[in-house]
Parts: sequence; structure tokens; C-alpha cells
Amino acid sequence: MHQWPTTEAEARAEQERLRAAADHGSPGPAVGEIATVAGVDVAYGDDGTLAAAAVVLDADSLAVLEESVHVGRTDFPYVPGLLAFRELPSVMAALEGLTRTPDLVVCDGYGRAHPRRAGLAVHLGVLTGIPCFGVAKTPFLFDHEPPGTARGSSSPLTMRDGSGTEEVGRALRTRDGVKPVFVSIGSGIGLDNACAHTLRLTPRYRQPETTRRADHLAGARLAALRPAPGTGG
DNA sequence: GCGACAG
DNA sequence: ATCTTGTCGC
Repeated sequence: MHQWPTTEAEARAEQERLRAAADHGSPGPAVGEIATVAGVDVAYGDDGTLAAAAVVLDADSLAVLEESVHVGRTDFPYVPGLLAFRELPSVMAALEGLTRTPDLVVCDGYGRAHPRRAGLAVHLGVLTGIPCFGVAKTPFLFDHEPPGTARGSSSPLTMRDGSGTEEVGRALRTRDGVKPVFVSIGSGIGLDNACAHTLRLTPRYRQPETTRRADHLAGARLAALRPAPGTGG
């Protein structure tokens, strides 16, 4: 089992190791080349309680094939830039609870679009060895021109601090007239394919079905842990 | 050194 | 992430 950092210093060292190990070059699987796709997400309770969920979908029909939940705790606080160390141990546990290995993993948050090029999706991609990318909801650290209003329109994401003009991700409109999501690669897949998969996963809502399913599952499990007052818990 | 900055 | 009602729409 993996040894997880407990201090910020250890986390940064591990983050750099993972960044260096990431595959940022291969195009990875295209739409039509995968049979299954997994979504992961974490819901938090008051104390350190959390529920991490992994949901496997049929890549074609988007039907749910399998679900896995890990209930546990976190000691690692939310530190900007180090989100991965708060979420990953339990996410990995949830993934290990699956009976099949998905062909692709989609997570909340960023991958290569990160101050040190090592967001959540980079960590997850390297640690699982499965192609992985991230879909985030807010741009904060990045600059981008608004994409066209039609679903499928996109524009490049660049670092807001002006550290280069490299496209670290892409603002992608997944629904007509709805604010875009922000796609960035983790490891083992290219940005073009990541965006194509994201569009396949958004037939109806802004967020990918993978994320929506995992988010719902994690939230439901956490709620089940905290029965409503007077219900006898 | 301090602050901002996914979730 | 989480705190939270009603409301509009399919």
C-alpha cells in the first residue's frame, strides 16, 4: 500500500516526484477506444469524516456498471495546491474496491493546470496507471477567453501569472449558453481526447456524468452516516 | 515572506 | 468542500 505524506514538505516532494513521472505526451485513448470510464469524488462531514466514491460507467451508454464507496477520515487539511493529498488516499481506496479496472478516470479539479503542473488528476493518473484527466468548475488561477456559446466551443487556458503561453488546459462549453468547465490532462491522455471524452460525458448537464454520479453517491453515503435528528440515530 | 488558489 | 428555499422547467 502507498505511503501518504503527512506534512506539507513531504507532500511537495511527493508532488514533484509524481509530476516527473506523469505521461504528458501520449494522445491516449480516443472516444470509441474505451469500454468503461470511472468518475471519482469525495464528500466531507463536519469532523474529519468523509466518503469517497468511484463509479464505473459504460463508455457508450453511460449506464452505471459498478459503484464503490470508501468511508474514512482525513487528517490532511485543505491546502491550496495540495488538494490531492487531502482526497487521494480515500479515492484510491474507493478505486481499489472496484472489481474491474476502468479504461479511463475522470476527476474533479485540475491536472496539469496547476501551479506546479501537478494537480489531482496528475496524481491519480500516475498512481493508478490509468489514463486520467480533470474537469474543474472554476478557473481562478488561469486566464482564458470566453469560448463560443455553443456546446463544443473551447478556448485555451493559460497560467494567470503569465508564466508562459503554454496551453495548460481548455475552457470547454459542454452545454449551449451555460458557463464552461475547465479540462486539463492528468496522465496518459492528451487534451484533445480529454475534451472529446468530456463532451461524450455531458449529454445533458454541464458536469460530466462520471462526476455527477460519484458526487451523488458520496453525498448519499455521507448523509446515511448522519441520520436526521429524531429518526432514531 | 505573504497571499491567493481546485475541492 | 459546506451553509440553504423556493422556483423554473422537462
